Amino acid sequence: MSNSGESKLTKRLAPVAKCDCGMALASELLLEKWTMLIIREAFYGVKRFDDIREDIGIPRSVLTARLKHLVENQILEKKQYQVEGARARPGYVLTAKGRELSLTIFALMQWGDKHLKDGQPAIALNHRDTGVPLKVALVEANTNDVDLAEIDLTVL
Amino acid sequence: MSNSGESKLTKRLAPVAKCDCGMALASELLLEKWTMLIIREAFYGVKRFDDIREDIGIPRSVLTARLKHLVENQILEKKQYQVEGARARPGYVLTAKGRELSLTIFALMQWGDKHLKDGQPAIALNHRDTGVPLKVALVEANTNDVDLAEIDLTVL
DNA sequence: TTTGCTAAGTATGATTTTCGAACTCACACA
DNA sequence: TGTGTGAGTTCGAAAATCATACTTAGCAAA
Repeated sequence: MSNSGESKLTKRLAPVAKCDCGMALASELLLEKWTMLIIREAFYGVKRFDDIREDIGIPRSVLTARLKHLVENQILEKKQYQVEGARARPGYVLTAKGRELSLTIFALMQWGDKHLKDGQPAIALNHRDTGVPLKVALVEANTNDVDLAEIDLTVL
Repeated sequence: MSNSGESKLTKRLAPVAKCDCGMALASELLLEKWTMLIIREAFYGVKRFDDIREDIGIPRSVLTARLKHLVENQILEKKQYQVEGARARPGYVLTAKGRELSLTIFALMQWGDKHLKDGQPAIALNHRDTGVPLKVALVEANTNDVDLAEIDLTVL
């Protein structure tokens, strides 16, 4: 991923500009302020309204609106959950559609860690069984990739 | 990437929540309305103010603000450019830092195409030389990935 | 040297969103 | 009956967005 200035890419692409490659739609749905952070929370397994709110510092009313929007669009699912000995509470968990945003999220983390901090990642992604470190990358389509369920996340 | 409901992941992660993995920073910088679409335009090689504006439909004053912000943060670089027989104009092009957002962008496209449209991608990514189709994926860190300069984008 | 054209911005006032603080409501437990 | 907790709702002030109109700079033909 090192390509200085004018690549063949840049030259050939101008006509592509207006084509809607699904990204404009995704952008409308996902790239409002707070939304990606909410989804990241869901990734981390944070389910509860007040926990999400405290973790990311979003105002209540905005969180309410965002959650509603994400549920309507099947990124999150609202389901009651029960912690031992506490009463049932509404919780928000990722749907399959939502879980597939992991790539986008990890790509964003990877970039942010590299360019917006010291360069050191704050979270390590490893294969759960083998321990091999993982990364998001552009590869040939038939390369076999790691399933979300096989990831081990560690805070550094 | 198929993992239904409660994975080990979800259970182990709760404590990670507040840790700042660079994504919060990235989110602040990149996930304002319009910003990713502007970067996508830059990817496509669209350099000019009015072209960007028309392609994505952003108001002038907002585009001015976003470009300024992106230049200040070294995602874009403002440089004059000259088309044969026309006069020099300011143009906006990606820096190396900006170019590395390609993964995030492609991941977003991939997701959007799959879930927000018919499922058909609107743009194909292929290796420039071999023609092999490409994808964004989570892989072992030592897997060798495809350089941006070796990509061939085709509108379908 | 004036007039006209093109493209990159600025300015501005109306509209929409966000923000934060206070309030409500349902439920459990004592 | 009262107290606490957690998930929202309400609401007015502040900030951001939007559309439209205006300005500015460079060049070229008249």
